[in-house]
Formats: sequence, C-alpha cells, structure tokens
Amino acid sequence: MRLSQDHYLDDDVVHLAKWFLGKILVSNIDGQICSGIIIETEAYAGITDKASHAYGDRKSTRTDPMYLMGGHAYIYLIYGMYSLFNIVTGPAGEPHAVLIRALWPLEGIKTMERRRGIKTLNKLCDGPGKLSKALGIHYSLSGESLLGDRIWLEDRGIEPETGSISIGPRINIDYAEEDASQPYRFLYKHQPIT
DNA sequence: TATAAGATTTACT
DNA sequence: GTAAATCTTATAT
Repeated sequence: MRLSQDHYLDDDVVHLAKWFLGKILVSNIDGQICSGIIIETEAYAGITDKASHAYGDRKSTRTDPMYLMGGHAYIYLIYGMYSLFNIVTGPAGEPHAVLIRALWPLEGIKTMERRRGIKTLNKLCDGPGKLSKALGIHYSLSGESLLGDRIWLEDRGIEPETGSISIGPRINIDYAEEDASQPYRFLYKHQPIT
C-alpha cells in the first residue's frame, strides 16, 4: 500500500506529477493521523526550469532537500506564513520536485478542521498552503524521508479515469517568463464523496 | 547589515 | 477586482 522508494526515482518529473493524482498523502503529526486523495499537482523540473527554486543549479540551505534522491519532502515557507509541501523525485543530484496543490480529505477530518479553524469539507485542503496547515506539515520538516513514519504516500487503488484529468499552466509563477506557460499542472476532477 | 520579493490566503471594496 | 498579512531567503552593500 505504501509507495516504496523506487516509485519516486523516475527522472520524468512531469510524468510523475500526473501519476501522483489519486494517490493518498498521509501525515502522522502530534499523534494525529490525517490523509487525503491528491487531486492537484505541479511539476518543477530541475535546474532548467525558471519557475523552480533550483533554477540555475542554485544550491542553498533551503533547496538542499531537492538534491536528495526521490522519496524525500521539500517544504518551504512562502509569503512569511504558509508551508508548501513538495515530493522530491528522480535520482540524487537532480533537483526535481512535485508540488501538492490540493487534496480531498479522507482521515483525521476533525483534526484538520481544528487546525484550519473551519468546518467546510471542500475548503479544508483546496490549496497548497491550506493542506499543509490541515495536515500539520511545517517547513521545519523539510528533508524528511517519505519512507519514515511522519509523512508518506499510499496507493489505495484509485486510478483516475481517462478524461478526468485536466492539464494546464502552473499558477502564480509570472516571474518564470516562458516557463510560466509550460503545461506542468495536473488536476484530477474527482467526484467528492459526501 | 539592509532590502526586495515570493510555487498564498483571506478579507474587503 | 485589489490589498494586507508576515518572515525567510537571496542578493547586494
């Protein structure tokens, strides 16, 4: 059920971003298990992608986790208040990452409601900053292994049907010039279970 | 040391 | 539709 190391090592990060749709993201923080179906992702393709923090092979304390081998978390703080969660992919030394933009909540909904301060199910995890807060993911966890016992992914047999996936340009990266229009964003048009 | 900007969210006009 | 909140990181003195 839990995704093993080799699932993260494909060096085609765009393909992986699409493949992660329908998988389950699980966190075990402060003794609380929370999870959701991944319904929106974006690919950030290594040192040649102007939208990526690793563009131009820019190594730093912040981007170091992206250079680890696939199967680690890259989490950073944006706008001073939101932690954004990425899955590091590809072999060590290749800073590919997949940003998780939205989930459909499954387990630990009460905990997520408390952390978010709202009780609207479909707004709990519908943005990258929101889902991190709901799952208790903090940027201090950057570099954490996804094969450990804090954050991991599972395959529960959900396969998005052909036609249920939308592809488009990434969001809020106007600074990335021509790379801002690359079709690296994937959306799984999941029918919410009520 | 100082400054600018950001892979966002929220509230308000 | 626009703007404020808020702070780390990158880049430049």
